Amino acid sequence: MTMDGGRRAVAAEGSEAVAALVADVGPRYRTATEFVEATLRQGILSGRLSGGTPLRQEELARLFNVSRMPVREALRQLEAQALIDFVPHKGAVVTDISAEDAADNYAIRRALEPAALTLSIPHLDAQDFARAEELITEMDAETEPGRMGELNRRFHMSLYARAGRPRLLALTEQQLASADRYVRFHLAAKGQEHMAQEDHLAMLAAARQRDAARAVAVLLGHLDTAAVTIDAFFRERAG
Amino acid sequence: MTMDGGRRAVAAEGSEAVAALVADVGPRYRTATEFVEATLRQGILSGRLSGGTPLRQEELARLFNVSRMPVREALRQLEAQALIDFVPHKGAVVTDISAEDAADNYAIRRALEPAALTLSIPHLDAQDFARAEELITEMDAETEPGRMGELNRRFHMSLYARAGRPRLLALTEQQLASADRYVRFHLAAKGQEHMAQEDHLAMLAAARQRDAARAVAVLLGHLDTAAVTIDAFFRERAG
DNA sequence: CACTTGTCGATTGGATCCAATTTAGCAATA
DNA sequence: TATTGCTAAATTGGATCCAATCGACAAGTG
Repeated sequence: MTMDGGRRAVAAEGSEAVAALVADVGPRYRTATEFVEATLRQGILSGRLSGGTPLRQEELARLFNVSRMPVREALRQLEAQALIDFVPHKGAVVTDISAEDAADNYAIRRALEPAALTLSIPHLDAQDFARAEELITEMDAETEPGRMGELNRRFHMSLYARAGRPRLLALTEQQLASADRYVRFHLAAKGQEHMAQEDHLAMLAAARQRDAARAVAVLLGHLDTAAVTIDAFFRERAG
Repeated sequence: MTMDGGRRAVAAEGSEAVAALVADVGPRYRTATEFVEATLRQGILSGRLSGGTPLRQEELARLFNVSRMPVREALRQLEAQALIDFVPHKGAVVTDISAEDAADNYAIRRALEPAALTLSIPHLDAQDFARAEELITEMDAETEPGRMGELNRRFHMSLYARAGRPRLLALTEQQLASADRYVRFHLAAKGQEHMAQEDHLAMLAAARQRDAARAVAVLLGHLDTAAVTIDAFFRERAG
C-alpha cells in the first residue's frame, strides 16, 4: 500500500463525514497510522466529526482503505490527546464538547499563554514581528472561517515562538487547536466571527515595546472576551 | 491471558462479600494494553527505565507475556504523552531528560498550578484541609524516596482538587508526575531530598485562610526552589 | 409481573503471519 | 584509505484470523 495521500479509494457507502475527510488529504504520510491519526484529528478539531460520533474500527478501516490495526493505533493516540473516549470492548466515541469543557480549555489557555508570551517577548526579533503583522493583515482579508481559525492560531504562536520551551509550546498549540472546536461550533450556529483584531494589534504593539505586562493584560482580556462569548452561546443553546 | 486472575464475580446472595472479594484482588487491568501501558509509564516516571533506553516490541512482548500488538498500542499512548520517542521503522526510545526539559516542566507547572490552586481554594472544605494535613504528616514519617514523591504529588493535587476543571487537573497531575523523573534522577546521585515541608505547611495555612494570593506566592517560591536545585544539579553534572 | 438466565449478533481485543524498511557488515573500487 | 554499493539480519508496519466481551432480546423462574 502506498501512502500517496491522494485518492485512496473511498468505499461507496458509509459515514459520509469520514469519507469527505479521506477525500482531501494533503501531505504524504510515512505510515498508515500517521495518515489515519492526522486525518481523524483534523476532522475532530475542525468540527466535521462532531462530539458523540461513534468511531467503528471496521468502518474506518474500510473508509481509509487500511486494515483495522493502524486504525486502532491511531485511536489510541487520539485517546491520549483526549479527543476521543475509548472504553474497552465498547469502542471509541468523539468526546463531547460542553460549556464546562470550553471553560476548562480557556482556564488552561489563561495559564499557559501568558507564560509562553512572557518568556518569548524578550527574544522576539524584527522578523518575528513582521510575520505576526503579516498574519494580522491576512486575517483582515480572510473570509473563510476555517482558514481564519488557522491564521489566528498561527498569530498567537508566532508571539510565543521564542519562549525556548518546546513542551510548553506544544501544549499551548494543542490547547489552541482544541479551542477551535468551540469557536467553530459557535460559528456553525451564529454565522460569523468577531476576530478582535484590535486585541491582536495591541498585543503586537506591546510585544514590540518589550512590554510583557501590557501584552499579557491584553491577552487575558482577549481570552476572557472569547470565553464569555462561547459560554453565553452554550447557555443560550441549553436554556 | 486473563487480566482478572480468572476470578469473576458470581452473582449470588451475599453480594456484598463477593464485591469485597473482587475489590481486594487489587489493581487488575481490563486489557493487556492497559497493563503494559501502565507498567511502562510507571517504569519511566520512576526512573527505572532511564532516558535513551530502547524499547523493543518483541522483547517487551516476551517480558509481559503478551503479543506485540498490545505493546504497540501501549507505545502509541506513551508517545502521545511525550514519554517515548517513536520513529517509524526505527522503534521507540524512552525520552531523554535534560536541564532544558526540567526547565520546560517547571515552566508548565509554574503556569498551571497557580491557576488550579486559585480556582480550587474557594471550594476547599474542612475534609480537604484535613487530608492535606494528613499527607504532610505522612511525608514527615516517610523515608523511602519513591513513596515520598507520590505523597508530595497527592498533597499538591489535594489542594487543587476543587478547581472544577478536570482537564486542567489532568494536565497538572501529568506534569507533576513528570517532575518526579527529574527529582528521582537528582536523588539517585545526591542521596536525599529536601521536601520543603515549611512550604507545604505555609501553602496549607494560606489555603485555610482562603488567601489565594499568598498561597500562590508560596507555591511559586516552592517551585522555583526546586527548579534551581535540579538545574544546578544538571549543570554540575555536565560541567 | 419483576427478575434472572441464556443465546445470538455485533464489535473489539489479541495472536500470528507476511511485507516493508532500516541498519550493519562486507566487498569492490577509485 | 575512504567511499560507494550491495546483501542479509534485525526490527517494525500491516493484514488476517480467532477469541473474548458487550448489548439486546427471548425464555424461563420465583
